[in-house]
Amino acid sequence: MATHKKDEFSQKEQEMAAISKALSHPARIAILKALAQKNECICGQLVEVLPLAQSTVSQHLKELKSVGLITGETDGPRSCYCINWKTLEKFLGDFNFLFEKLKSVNSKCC
Amino acid sequence: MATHKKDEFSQKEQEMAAISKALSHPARIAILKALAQKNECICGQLVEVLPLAQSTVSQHLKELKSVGLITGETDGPRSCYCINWKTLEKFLGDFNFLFEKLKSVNSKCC
DNA sequence: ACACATTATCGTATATTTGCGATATAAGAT
DNA sequence: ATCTTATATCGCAAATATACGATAATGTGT
Repeated sequence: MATHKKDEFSQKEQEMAAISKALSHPARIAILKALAQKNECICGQLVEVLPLAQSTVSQHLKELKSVGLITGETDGPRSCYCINWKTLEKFLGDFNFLFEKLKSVNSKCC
Repeated sequence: MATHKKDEFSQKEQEMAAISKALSHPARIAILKALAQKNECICGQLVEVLPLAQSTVSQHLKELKSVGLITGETDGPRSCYCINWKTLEKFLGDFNFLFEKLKSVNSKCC
């Protein structure tokens, strides 16, 4: 039975997993890449870059937004999405912290 | 129709997504954390730390291993898992590279 | 007010993930 | 050889994710 046990893990573990999950699809990586390269809000045009239907892209954007990896506003027929640098930095920082100890002594292992 | 379109993305995008996916479950984060803290091979004992059945833990280990985040050997009733620092470093490096540009000019955005 | 263009949401089919118990496997101990 | 112990694999049920078309929502222009 797949009663998910995610709640039995620590807050931080869940958080890191949630952000990783948002990053776990090539389309979402591609979206972030596009946003990073443009280095400014993308107002549309995302659908044309991706090999996916508009509704699917919208879903992916929603997921990225829900974990705070991007910010986005829609103003009628216009949209403005851009990377939330703060979340990304925190995420990378969490990983670096997690493996800090390992980094310094990474020879003890097999 | 959920015919997955992952193949239509670049190699790098798929690779980053695959590793993110491996990290997208709190149990797997917890496993990496345990391995990092011990800073050496863990020969068993992982099941006792996690709120999951043995078979489930084994599956999670398999997933981490399949993307190269950990290395593992089983020798009869004994196992030896440890973090593959190389993969982890590459992963974090890929992200840093992806957002390098953004990092330097992250004020242009909303 | 009306049509237009762009984005979001809903409904739904299919695929994948999660979790466990049961069973298999494999080395060490008696 | 048999028993014990630790790990892996199989089979299945339930939950999630993926993708799309259809439709709704929301400003803009006429």
